[in-house]
Amino acid sequence: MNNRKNPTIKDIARLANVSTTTVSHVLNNTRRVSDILRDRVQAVIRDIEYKPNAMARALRIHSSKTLGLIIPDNSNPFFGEIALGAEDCAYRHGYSLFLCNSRHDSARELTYMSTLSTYSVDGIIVSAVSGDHHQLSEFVKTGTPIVVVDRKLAIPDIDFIQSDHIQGARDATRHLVDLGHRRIGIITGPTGVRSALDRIQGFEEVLNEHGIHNDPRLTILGDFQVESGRRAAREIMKLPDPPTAIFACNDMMAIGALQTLRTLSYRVPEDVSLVGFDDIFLASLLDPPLTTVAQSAYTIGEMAAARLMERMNGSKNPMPQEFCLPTNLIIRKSTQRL
Amino acid sequence: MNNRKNPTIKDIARLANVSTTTVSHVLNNTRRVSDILRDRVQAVIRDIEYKPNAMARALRIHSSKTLGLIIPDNSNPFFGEIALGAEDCAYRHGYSLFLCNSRHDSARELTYMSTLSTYSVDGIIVSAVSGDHHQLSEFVKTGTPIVVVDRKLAIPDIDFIQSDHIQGARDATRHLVDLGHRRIGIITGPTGVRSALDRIQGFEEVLNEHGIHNDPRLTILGDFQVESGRRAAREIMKLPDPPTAIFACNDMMAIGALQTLRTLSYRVPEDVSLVGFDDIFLASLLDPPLTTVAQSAYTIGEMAAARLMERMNGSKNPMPQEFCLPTNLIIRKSTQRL
DNA sequence: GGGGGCTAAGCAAACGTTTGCGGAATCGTT
DNA sequence: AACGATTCCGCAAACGTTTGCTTAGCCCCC
Repeated sequence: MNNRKNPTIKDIARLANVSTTTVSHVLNNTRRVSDILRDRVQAVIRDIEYKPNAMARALRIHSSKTLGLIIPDNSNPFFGEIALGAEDCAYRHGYSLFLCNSRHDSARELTYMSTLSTYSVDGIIVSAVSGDHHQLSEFVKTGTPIVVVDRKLAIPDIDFIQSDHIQGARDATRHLVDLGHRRIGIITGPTGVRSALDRIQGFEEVLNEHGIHNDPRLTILGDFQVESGRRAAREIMKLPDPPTAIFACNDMMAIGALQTLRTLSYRVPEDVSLVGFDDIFLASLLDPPLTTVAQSAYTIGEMAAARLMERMNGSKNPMPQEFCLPTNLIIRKSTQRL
Repeated sequence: MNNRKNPTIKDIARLANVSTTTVSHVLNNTRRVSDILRDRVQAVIRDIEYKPNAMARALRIHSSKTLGLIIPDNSNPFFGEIALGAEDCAYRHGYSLFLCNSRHDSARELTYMSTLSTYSVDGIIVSAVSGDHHQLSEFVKTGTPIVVVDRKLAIPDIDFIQSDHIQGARDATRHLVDLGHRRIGIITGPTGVRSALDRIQGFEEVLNEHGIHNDPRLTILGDFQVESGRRAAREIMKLPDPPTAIFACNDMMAIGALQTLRTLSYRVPEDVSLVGFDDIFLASLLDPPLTTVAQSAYTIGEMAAARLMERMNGSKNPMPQEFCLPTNLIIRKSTQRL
């Protein structure tokens, strides 16, 4: 194994017969250097295939050109998209991204926060599972920019980005109402998750606005998993007067509901209309293709990273904000006029 | 903003009234230090919430405790799983992971290789899009361990991990044969992709072994996308004597095929059996649930990271190897006896 | 009592950059 | 001719660790 060490700035200096100072300055062009020397230096750099040492640089200037991304699980399509968006944006700005999956384990999450601070990342994007804000507060104290996505934390003065769940749920519900449905069931997400609650709220708002009675027997508690969708649909269709439409608070549960509806020989959308939330990849591939409200996880990730750039580069340090990204109702074939 | 700087090893030394040497040694316990001093030091460390500076450490010891992962796109479930597996393993070993999406862009891929070397990562996992091996060769010359996954490269002496595509395709095909099918269509992946070719090979092997005529009109070229599955199915069922079973070389195309089969009012599996490849998440959610051969992308990622650990920690530097992970035929409802 | 062996701990250099400070040369102005 | 202004560049000190080398003290044994 040819274990030669990488050439350093000193090697360049020696070969080009200049000082390391000059080399550094032509590398970052941070001050004028005569054409003569600049050319000499650049020639050498090309010759020996010089690669700067990011560690040394980071050590010196207290900035590593890296970002940390803490999410529960990148194999979840939603978070995968966020990761993709964040990474794209980071790449465009010359930053690299640490991928940290907390696996819904708050201990692991904390470990990662600590690790990231160890690597002195320049910014952090986090969708936190834990309610422990101590570590995060530490970060904001050290001045490291943070933006939290999707899962709001009770930390004051921190950037937050999420989809407009309320509006999305409103759109979905209004769509059903516009189609003439009056008896509409809802399969909710887990209580305690903010976004889940928001979706319920949007749903109820529209019902109220149209003076539609919100029959409590028509709201079934789910947990965002397929199985709960199956169970909920079974439960809800067992009612003496079952709904003519169902709003599943995410696509996973919509899929589950779709499956039991079919086994119960209800046709979708002829007998009951079904609308989901998220527009996950397979929504369009179902039979029938699912009407759903799309949220752009990619954009969330991208905006989060962009926001970090803003806070880092911009000398101005703007007030922390909350961003609410618009959702997009996508009408496919799982809903129809009553 | 309380922009206090992080405490350093020197601060600890001062407060505990010892040398930085001692502090360093109790931190890494790399040599004996008396209980007295050790306690003093540890007390101070706890007190001031010391976080070591990974950059400085990396600079000094030429090892950053980081890994690089270069994949085309982490939002592709297959690569997402690889990322998850790799990250899990890295985490267990105290390593952090740089997520690098090449987005199928070989220039971006090269940029990332360069960047990673800049960060002096201790190892690299790569599923390369480009055929340019120069950069990678550079790495192996510097002694940085590399393992390539899924997409084999023409670099000698390099670790390589993939699923046993041939065996998987054999299993799928044999399953169909065992069910009595003799006229079996295949929707292939893109030519030029090794794994796609392997799957075709496995398919043909089994056909030959059973003396089944391999009618060239029954193999349709696809590109691993849903749409090509639709098109291929349309094409193949248009034949005067259409197949009784179809092997789609991945699940995406199987889904497409399923859709057109349905619109052409062929029932699956009564009229035609269908088997896919990959066992992506939604395979089990389709109607009917798809028989498919599962490959464990998670395991690939995990093994890759584990292999890196092995090469890094183990003083022994074993010969580069090729690993072939077993696949797993998952029989669901999309296939039945002829 | 002198010296060998052992333990515990510190000094200071090194890792590869960036950058404040200052020096030398050149130029322009009076 | 003198002198300030300007341009170009180098010296060396940081940044926060790790670690080879050294030293101080102590015990033990001949």
